[in-house]
Amino acid sequence: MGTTDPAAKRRPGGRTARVRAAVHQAVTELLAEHPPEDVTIAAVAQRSGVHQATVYRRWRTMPALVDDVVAGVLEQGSPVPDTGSLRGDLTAFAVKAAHDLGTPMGAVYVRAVAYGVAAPDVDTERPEIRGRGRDLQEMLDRAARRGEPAPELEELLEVVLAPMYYRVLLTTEPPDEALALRLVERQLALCAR
Amino acid sequence: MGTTDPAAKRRPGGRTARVRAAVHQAVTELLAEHPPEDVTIAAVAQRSGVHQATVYRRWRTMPALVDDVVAGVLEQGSPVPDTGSLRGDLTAFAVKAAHDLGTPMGAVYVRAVAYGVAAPDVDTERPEIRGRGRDLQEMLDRAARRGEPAPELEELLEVVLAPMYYRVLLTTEPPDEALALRLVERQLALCAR
DNA sequence: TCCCTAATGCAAGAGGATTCGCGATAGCAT
DNA sequence: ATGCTATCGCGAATCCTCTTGCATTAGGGA
Repeated sequence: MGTTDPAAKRRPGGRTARVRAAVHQAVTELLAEHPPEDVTIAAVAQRSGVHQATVYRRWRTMPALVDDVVAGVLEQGSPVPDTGSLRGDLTAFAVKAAHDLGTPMGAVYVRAVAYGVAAPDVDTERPEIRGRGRDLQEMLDRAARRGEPAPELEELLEVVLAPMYYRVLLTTEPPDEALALRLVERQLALCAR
Repeated sequence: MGTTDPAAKRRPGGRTARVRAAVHQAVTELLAEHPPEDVTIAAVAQRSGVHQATVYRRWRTMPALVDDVVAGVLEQGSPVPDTGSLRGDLTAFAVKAAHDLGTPMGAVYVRAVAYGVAAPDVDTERPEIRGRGRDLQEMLDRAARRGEPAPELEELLEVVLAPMYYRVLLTTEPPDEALALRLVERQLALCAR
């Protein structure tokens, strides 16, 4: 047999991939143009040219679809910076994150994910996000190998990332570079103690 | 004329108040028993004994209804802790906040607020956050008057509150007392530098 | 107490959302 | 090249959410 897994008779290539790409692009465009509650499966189907039934069959619900789109975006992954110092890495990472989240599109994604967390049929594991977590852990490990005092991953998420999400989700003020720099300094102060 | 406002020919008393109370109680009970997505207007109507059409007419949508319920809860107000020390105040506040946000009702409310930032349907005033901000500022002022090193309000929001919201909105793990205590210690370490 | 009308109950129904069956298309292994 | 079958397109059927018109009930001021 050619395949190592006889149970997996899937066809991820060719047309299936094109359908997925078309649907993803439609979701992205629609989310940029309309409030999330207006982005319905019917609208996605019409915009993408893919039949409604197909969308329902493959993704089941809108939150699950958005989750898949986010996963697709994260698959391409922005490489975690490697500047040679923890301060440099953190700064690059935080500034980019603030910029991405400050984008209307980024806000929509975060809101969509937050909405999806409440939905029962979404895969809450999200290996892509965990993968991102692994990348960050990698960054911290590099710092530790250099002998720099480095925080735990959980602390980094709480100190640097959480306030950005807080701004996006609960205020009208988007995160900016000034916030990113302030959060990084706070984090460095914490692990330098 | 007896009424000071001739345009307001409302009837907030008697039956209307009973209906509102019944619906509010039904929402609270259902949110405690079922995941939020199962708490539909139809279920609320059935549980409360109030007709569906009435619920639709008065509240229009489920988020708006939840918003009204929480507004009712917050009208009763929660007292500001005053233990005599910043650590005591922060601990009391953070533990209570973690507990409240860990509640299904609290989580749903936070989601409703996050949703309401972009939704035209819900009242975007959010007096509860402003109220809470005033309470916290009061707490910090007391600490400053005692001569204790106290953080800025913004820092407190970012360091203590943001990670709790992060957990509620973006993870499946609710905030708990352990998290609250850890965040308070972190905040105290930061303003003791 | 009496009257006006806001608020509710009731039921029919419009408009979407979701599913299902079946034939057609196109990966992909041989 | 060829056959198997996963996947898709299509349209109809079904289910459900939400709205609307009308009759009835009950606040609350005179």
